[in-house]
Amino acid sequence: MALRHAVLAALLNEELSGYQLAKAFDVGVANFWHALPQQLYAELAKLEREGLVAGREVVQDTRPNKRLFTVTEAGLAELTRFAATADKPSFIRDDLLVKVQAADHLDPDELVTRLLERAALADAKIELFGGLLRRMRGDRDEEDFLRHGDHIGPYLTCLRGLAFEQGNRDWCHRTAAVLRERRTTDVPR
Amino acid sequence: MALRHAVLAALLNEELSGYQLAKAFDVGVANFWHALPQQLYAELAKLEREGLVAGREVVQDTRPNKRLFTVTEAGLAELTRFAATADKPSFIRDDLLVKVQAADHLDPDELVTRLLERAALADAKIELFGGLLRRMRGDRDEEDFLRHGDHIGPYLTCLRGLAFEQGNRDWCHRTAAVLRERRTTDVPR
DNA sequence: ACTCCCTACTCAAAGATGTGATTAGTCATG
DNA sequence: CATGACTAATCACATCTTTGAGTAGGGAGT
Repeated sequence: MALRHAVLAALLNEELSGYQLAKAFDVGVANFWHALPQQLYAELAKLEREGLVAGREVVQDTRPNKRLFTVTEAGLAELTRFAATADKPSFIRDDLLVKVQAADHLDPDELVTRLLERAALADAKIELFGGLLRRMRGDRDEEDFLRHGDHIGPYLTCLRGLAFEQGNRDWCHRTAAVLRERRTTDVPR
Repeated sequence: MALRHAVLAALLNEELSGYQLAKAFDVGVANFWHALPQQLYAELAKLEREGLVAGREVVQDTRPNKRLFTVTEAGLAELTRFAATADKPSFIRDDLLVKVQAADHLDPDELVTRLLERAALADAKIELFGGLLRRMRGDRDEEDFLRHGDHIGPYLTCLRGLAFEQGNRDWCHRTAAVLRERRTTDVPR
């Protein structure tokens, strides 16, 4: 039951449509949660029924009309209540790690391919997040922004996303290197 | 449909009962996937029906009998097939990050409490993983083990788990420090 | 003129995951 | 000798998440 809170948190600083929200939750702009459009539309409808968000129709002549959502008082109260609860530890859950876990029984070349694919993906995200951070802090440096700026929440979560992807990238390269090493120096099975 | 592969990967190097598997998947010994006992029993039953694992009854007089499972040829083949597929990118999905995303609208003290709780949890895992790694590599150093040792799969995934938890801990401390700073130096809302 | 992609949203269904409880015997601790 | 903790497994249910498709108009490119 945390998707609802993720949606509320995402809507706090900007008024968004379901579609825009879906974009944000898709690529990874939301480095703290991930969800597909269908879930978001459904969740928004539920939140609206419960009065935690309020939607307003925006008529557009050039594009289909859309509904923009904002968090209500009740929504903020719900988030506050949520913030006071203990949270369950977070786990990594990753196809790629499953494959590496079985590395001793699989084709190393195949794995190295996967690892490099993933490393490239991580690189792309690193650049993306770097850009986002720069945009958020404007011309200030990080220390200054974090001490005196507004909307530091998204900045802080983005920092975690960045570190995560750097961790991913480093580990992928390291692991690929290990597997390549063994392929060349070890006797074949 | 990756839980099945996680189970297969976990069973590759050791014969385990459902219960032992559940332990491994619980605390985080499995740093690559997480699942509850019910899921694992159900998945083991399915895998057995499909012939990807084989179970054998072990009669115990002092404890309830148990069934130990091993991966079959067909199971390994399935894993091999899986390894050749592209994997979806992994996302962080974390209650705590949701809360921090909303930091600008929540009580900083509450958040700092959560962050320190999480940091403590991360520390515990770091120690746990450190111990596991030491046990796995025995008296060799890491370079040597990774180049010539057996069962490096679990070692490599554990390294990722370790780095992940270190990232968690560092980010928690950093974020808590930022929030504390602002509380003391900034004007209240 | 045609096709493709973008905005904006919806429906249905399958599969994965989480919550909570239950059975039942053994072991250690106070 | 009672209480709680551990091994071993299972059941029912609720919710979350993913897969896949479909509607509908507008703009951009070939």
